[in-house]
Amino acid sequence: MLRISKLTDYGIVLLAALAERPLGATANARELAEATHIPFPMVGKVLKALAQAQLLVSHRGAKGGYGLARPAESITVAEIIEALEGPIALVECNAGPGHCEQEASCHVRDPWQRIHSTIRGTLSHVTLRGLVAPLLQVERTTTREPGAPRGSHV
Amino acid sequence: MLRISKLTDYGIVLLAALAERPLGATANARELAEATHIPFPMVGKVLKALAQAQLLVSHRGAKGGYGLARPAESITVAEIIEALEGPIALVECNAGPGHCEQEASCHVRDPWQRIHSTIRGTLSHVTLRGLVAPLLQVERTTTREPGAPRGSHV
DNA sequence: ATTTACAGGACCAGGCCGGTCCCCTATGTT
DNA sequence: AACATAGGGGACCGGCCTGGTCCTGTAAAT
Repeated sequence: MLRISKLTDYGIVLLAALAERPLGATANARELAEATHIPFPMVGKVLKALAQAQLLVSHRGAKGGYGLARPAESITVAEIIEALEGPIALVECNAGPGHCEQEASCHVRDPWQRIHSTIRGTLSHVTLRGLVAPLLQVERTTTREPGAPRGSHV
Repeated sequence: MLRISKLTDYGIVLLAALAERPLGATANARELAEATHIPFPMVGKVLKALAQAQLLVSHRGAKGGYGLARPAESITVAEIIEALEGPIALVECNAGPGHCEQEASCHVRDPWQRIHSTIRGTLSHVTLRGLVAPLLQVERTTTREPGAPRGSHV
């Protein structure tokens, strides 16, 4: 069904929850679990991964917690997905050469690559800020088309 | 990794193989298996599913086989994906209401819906013909986005 | 020193995915 | 009519990945 994993889903919700708070604010795993209704152990797992990917900074010890490593407007959905489930690759071969032993005989490799970059482009133009402030919309990415966000490219 | 299933991957390759043949041509599962190097039993499985989804028409009996149900230019990648793995839904709630019990409290539902329709739009504008005739390209899709999508590393 | 809270694991059940096989039915061919 | 071919519709199975929990160690604040 072309799904992102639940881990990633959680990650986005958690990051969004952090992005909603005042600039530079931090929160610990427990608070975030309560705010988002995501089971606490899962929250820990996801936040750890996001910290490893340097999207979050962590503070250990009492009064510790997590904060965004960068402003919300510079964190993209593509980055979040890649942090939590590896490179975006609709088909194996999108992840790089040598993944498919039929590269030579495959006739649809190139078109896939284009589809792949289009989608990746879409995801890398949506920022955490854009997710959190739906009122601002995504103006910058759709400036040439003030109407509904139809993907009328192509 | 935001992957489509291998079944779907196979489906696209198989449909492309058929689309390369002269208009209205048919081919049986064995021929297609040889042409695409996909294991024969898998080919059967995939073609059956595509026929059920009415993307292919099948002819039973000796000299039977499969043919495209519609011209290649009217079959889209989105349709193929949906035929083989159900509705495209990056996150559960994209598939319709009632999938997530946190709909009310979720703050990122709407933005996801927009991302979802953008991606679905992309996939539904790429046709089988477009896959098979890479020389024609889809020029108009890339006119405003020169070069690789600037995103992040990896 | 004690408590808080992250780091880094291991661990586990369940489900889906990729793949194979079998029997039935429809259609040409002889 | 009989046979061969080829699709239809399943069942079936192993393995991996996903979703989820838990435990121990370590850093920081009081």
